[in-house]
Amino acid sequence: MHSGRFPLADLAGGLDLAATLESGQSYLWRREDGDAYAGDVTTDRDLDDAPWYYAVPDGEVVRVRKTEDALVWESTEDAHDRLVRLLRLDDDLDAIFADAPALDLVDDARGAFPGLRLVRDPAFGCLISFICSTQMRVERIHEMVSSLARAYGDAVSFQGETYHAFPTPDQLAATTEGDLRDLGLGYRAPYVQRTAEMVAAGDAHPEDALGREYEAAREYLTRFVGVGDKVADCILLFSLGYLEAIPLDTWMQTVVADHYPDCERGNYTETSRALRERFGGEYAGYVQTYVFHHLRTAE
DNA sequence: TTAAGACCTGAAGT
DNA sequence: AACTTCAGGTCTT
Repeated sequence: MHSGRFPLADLAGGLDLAATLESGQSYLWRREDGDAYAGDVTTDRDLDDAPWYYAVPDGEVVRVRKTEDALVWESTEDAHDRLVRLLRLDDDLDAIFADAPALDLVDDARGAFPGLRLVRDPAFGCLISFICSTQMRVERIHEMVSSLARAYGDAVSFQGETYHAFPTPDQLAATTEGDLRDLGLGYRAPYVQRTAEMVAAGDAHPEDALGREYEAAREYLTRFVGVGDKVADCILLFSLGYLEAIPLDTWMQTVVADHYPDCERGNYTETSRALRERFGGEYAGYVQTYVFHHLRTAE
């Protein structure tokens, strides 16, 4: 067993682990206690005793938990570098928001969730989980992703417990639409199966979007079945590190209508460009994530 | 190129 | 207790 810790003092801008992992940007991580993802967005402030979260990236089990003064981890291997990557621990939140535009909504959101970080999920799992996310509540998306892992992912033991990795492209490609419908995916079943088939066959891979200019990368991702502009933006932001990407969902459309009506351009691409500019360009996706969670928790 | 309709499912709201 | 609506949209026509 490997273990280690990241002193919180070393993480510029702090870390709200619960908000980061339970806010609906990542479906890689699970909370170990029974109340996991009851529906409300949690933050570290809501938790009397910090729970463990676990994930199984690349078949390695990783558990993380916050203590008074550190993020501690245990894993089947040395997970230090992996965690920096997955949880974007090297992002300097203070610097990012020092460059953010001076907007009331942004200031309020930062004040409400200091320490909220973006994640960098493995690309294939991110692709599939956001295909599953359409017209779904966050907690149900977690259930679907867990079901997929239990049904088709490799089992890995760690400290006497059995964990399941997210299925590989081959494992998902080998399923049928009927199998996935039985698992509760509904109309998303054929999207997931066919997209997995595309990746397994080597026809396309979400990481092939890397290196392209932002809008070209988004366009590339829409070749996957079940991936439109919004889901593509989620993959770019939550997996591929395009921090300027703003997933324009129903919540953000409400933000545009209520706060920045001049950004409404009648179509996704143009409205997205206008809002991206309003949110400061380079880190617009980071800003969006704060605003999104602030509004979602404001009831 | 733009615009309605359909689409699985279950929790939450009348 | 039934019935309608809605949920981080996408695909089809």
